[in-house]
Amino acid sequence: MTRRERWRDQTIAEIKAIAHQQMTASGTASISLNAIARTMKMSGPALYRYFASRDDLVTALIVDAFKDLADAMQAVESTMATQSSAQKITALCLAYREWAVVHPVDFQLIYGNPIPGYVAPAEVTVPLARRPFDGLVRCFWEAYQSGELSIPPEYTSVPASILTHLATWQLETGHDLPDTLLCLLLSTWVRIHGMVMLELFDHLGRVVGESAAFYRYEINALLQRLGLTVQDTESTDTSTTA
Amino acid sequence: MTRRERWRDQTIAEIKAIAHQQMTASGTASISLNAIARTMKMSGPALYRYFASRDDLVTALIVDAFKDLADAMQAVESTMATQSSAQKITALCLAYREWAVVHPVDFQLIYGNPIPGYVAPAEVTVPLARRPFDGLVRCFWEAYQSGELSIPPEYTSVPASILTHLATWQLETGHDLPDTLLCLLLSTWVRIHGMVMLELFDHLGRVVGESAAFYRYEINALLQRLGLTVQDTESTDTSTTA
DNA sequence: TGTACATCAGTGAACGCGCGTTCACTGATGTAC
DNA sequence: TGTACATCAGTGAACGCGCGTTCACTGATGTAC
Repeated sequence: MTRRERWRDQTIAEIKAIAHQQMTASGTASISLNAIARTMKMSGPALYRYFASRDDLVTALIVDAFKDLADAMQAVESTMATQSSAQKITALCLAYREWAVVHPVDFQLIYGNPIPGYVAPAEVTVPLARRPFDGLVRCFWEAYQSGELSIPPEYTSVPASILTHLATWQLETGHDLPDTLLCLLLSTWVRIHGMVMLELFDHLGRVVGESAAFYRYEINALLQRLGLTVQDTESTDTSTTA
Repeated sequence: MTRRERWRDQTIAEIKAIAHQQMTASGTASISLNAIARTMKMSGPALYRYFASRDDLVTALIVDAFKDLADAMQAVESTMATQSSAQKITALCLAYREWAVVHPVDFQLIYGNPIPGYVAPAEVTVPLARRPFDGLVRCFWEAYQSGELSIPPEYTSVPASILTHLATWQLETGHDLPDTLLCLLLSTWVRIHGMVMLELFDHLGRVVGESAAFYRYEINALLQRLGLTVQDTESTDTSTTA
């Protein structure tokens, strides 16, 4: 790797970093090559040495975001290797929010409003979008097989119209979970995602104050319902009400 | 009301309608007075007779959206007046999604990424944001009082840090529900909101195919867990799995 | 180790476009007598 | 019913700004002999 190549990588990193600053300041829709160049004290066209177009930069940022989220989730999973399934699942759910809170802009980039005029290349984006949840799939399956996780009665029957789609999805992704378990997983995702979305856009905190506390509370309730209990966590600062 | 005033109201309505088209075409961030004027075959500055600035128009659109959602929810509630609490709650949850699916842009405007450079006037926006859920609050309270709704064990204790905030919120809004019930309500909101968000941005359909079916399924499970059962709905096209 | 050439990074000017907003103005619609 | 005046709707030019992108170019960094 030559001096020039090292410099090149460094410049790309700097461009992305400034893009992040810019998005943090004025939203995902406002990524602008010219503005980035200006804060780098370079001319606008210079950036075309690094990205063929603005949309290419956006795609790169999206790819990075998905990878970063997936890495964060996987890192948590591996540090928890020796723990119980319940603790792993809790940790993974917390990691999802944690990442979103630390990287709100990336979260918006991935899961929020699409950027006007930009269309993500599906062949790049779709497979990446799955990676963050591989760990959760593994943990659910593990907990199910060991008998720790029991599927609650309200989830034992799955609508026929969903079943067929779930089947094709399982084929495509190479998974083979019971459909009810997969539904539970989706339900879990929906719940943590809903909280994160409401928290990020400041709708949740208005009511509960500390969104993080509510988040832990909700995950606790969720796992408890699946027969998975977690003790000795910081989330046990609960007090009973009348 | 003079001829001129009628015309004026009509023009305002047209401006908003075109703003919607524009947002549908290229995102909430792309509302532009000049572009609206162009498709109305008027000059740009003409619109300043109707809105003092672009941000004023955005605010008006947000206000309309909140009101429209609230009206839709309330309309459903009143048609269901004679039905059971369970059916009312189901209907309200379905109405939330329905409105979002029919008005995706308004939903993004309210609950999605903020528009770059625009700051919503909190004194207008915050009280409005509560209205859509008044009906749900009423129904939960009704079901709780009548004993139909029973709070599941995983929700019987609420973290202390949340409790205090819930209390001040109840004071501000003039509600007086048990905290556990309020938490259940929030949990419900989080779940339907999560599904809608994932559906709107095309993350849910990729897995379950028909998001609507999954939505009904999830609401069913949710209500069942609260002891509320709904029979004879179209959502009972379920088939059991092994 | 030095020289000749190819590759790459970055510049500055230019194109065409759109934006929000202000301003002085023309004409039409309403109102008061 | 007609006239005089005030109010309002809309225009066109202008300001200053920023955008993505192309193009011909200068200089520096690497490579091959």
